[in-house]
Amino acid sequence: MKDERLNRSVATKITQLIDEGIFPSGSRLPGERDLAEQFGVSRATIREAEITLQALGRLKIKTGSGVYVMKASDAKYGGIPAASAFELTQARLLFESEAAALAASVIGKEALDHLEYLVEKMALSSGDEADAADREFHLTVAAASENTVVRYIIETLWKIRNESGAVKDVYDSECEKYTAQRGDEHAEILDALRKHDSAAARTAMRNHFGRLMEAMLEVSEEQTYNEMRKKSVETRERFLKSV
Amino acid sequence: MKDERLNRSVATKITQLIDEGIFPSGSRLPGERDLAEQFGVSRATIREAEITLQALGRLKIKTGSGVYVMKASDAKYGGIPAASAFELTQARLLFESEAAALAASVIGKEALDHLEYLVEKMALSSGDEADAADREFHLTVAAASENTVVRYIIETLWKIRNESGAVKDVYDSECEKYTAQRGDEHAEILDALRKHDSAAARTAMRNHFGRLMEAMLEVSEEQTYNEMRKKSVETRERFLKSV
DNA sequence: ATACGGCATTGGTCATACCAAATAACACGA
DNA sequence: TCGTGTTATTTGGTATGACCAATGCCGTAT
Repeated sequence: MKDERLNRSVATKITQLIDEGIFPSGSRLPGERDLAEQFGVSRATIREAEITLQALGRLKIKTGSGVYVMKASDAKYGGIPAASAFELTQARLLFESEAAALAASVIGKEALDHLEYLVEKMALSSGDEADAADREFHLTVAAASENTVVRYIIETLWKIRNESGAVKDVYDSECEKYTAQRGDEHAEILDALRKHDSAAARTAMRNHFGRLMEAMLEVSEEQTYNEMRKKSVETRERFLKSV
Repeated sequence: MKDERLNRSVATKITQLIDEGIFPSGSRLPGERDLAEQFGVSRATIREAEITLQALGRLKIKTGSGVYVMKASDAKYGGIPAASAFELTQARLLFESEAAALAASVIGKEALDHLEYLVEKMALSSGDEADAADREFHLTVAAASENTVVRYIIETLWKIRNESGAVKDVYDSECEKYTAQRGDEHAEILDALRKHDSAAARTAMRNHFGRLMEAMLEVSEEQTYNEMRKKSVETRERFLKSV
């Protein structure tokens, strides 16, 4: 540990204690005053260390209550916003459609061939492999726009998907079901790009995400239904218990 | 900004100053003692805010020297790519137009009032002040979309502008000349949003950036005059084809 | 012109005090 | 007995003020 600054070394020490299980995930660690005494440093230093770890997503500081070890599942990515699957899909619908429209006017043979290969690959594979091909398909379209910023933004959108555990789960469950349909939609997009038809490419991409959103809404309704059902069962049990 | 903890709100304020270009990338910001006085808080609070931003990769603290704004290229996830002013403007044209269209359907009175205030402010002020109002106008529209991801993307686009010296220069020189026109364009956008007319909002925003791109291309042509003129025309065709 | 050394600046740490939020403890009334 | 509202304690949040250590500037001496 060659951390010169004390607050740094304290931060790494606390990190070690967490990793070693001394401070279990979700548990509350000693108060700042206690820790200061144990580590033999001032309370200010302890605070700075804890604040660092909070910014890194390892700790959660609750005013008046204490500081807790962040559960791994809740880990948040620095700078990436907490987004729902709906929000992300809506944003992708808007932005990727425009990216596709832009790409249609300038896309070259090389990119088109690669997209064709990816569409085939998606049809023949499944699971993670198909997912990777899907991702590459969209990124290839974005790259074909020949606009660095556009490509960067689309990449960022994908990053948001992967960094958000909740969003990823929803997407995964959706993709499983509609594999065939997804293939058709990608083929449609590819066709429009081949014809250098911007309007058609935009429409095809919008349809692609539009259908995904509808599917998600259905699931949402299903979940709502299940929750209501569960709640009614609970109510019923409570009622029976009191009788 | 409803960060209840002071150190948090200070951190976000500093972040804003960085994003707005007041603390340029790579520059050194005032000493902790000065900042404490400026913000009207204690030095400890300033330290905690700076430590947070350091952990997030936005600042670099050097003992005995000062604290510096982290260059974007050193940022965590793949740095902002070298983008030209053309690319950025084109991306903004595509994406901000869609954001405006989305916002039109759900924008509320509060946001509309704020936008009106900003349009007036832009008309009455100039230079940095007008620039800040311009930025806030676009970010307010994005926020009005009520989609976290959309807002985040628009913010990212603005960040790219500030972190790319070349792009910033081009924009500044353009904005100087077309102050009046810019006001009209913003007013048009605001009108469309008031009527909750998505299509009109999209069109108004596209015109806004479309005119900006043409202005930039004109300057580009002037500058490169003879030989580069041909290339300029090609670029122009390529960028405007999709519009 | 260069190398050395002192000095001002700036971050790093400590100690103490007080405030506000969250929580635990307790006394009270239905 | 069971809430329930009040009080006391714990815990984080902020403010001061002091001193240390690294850095960088600048004037001096070689």
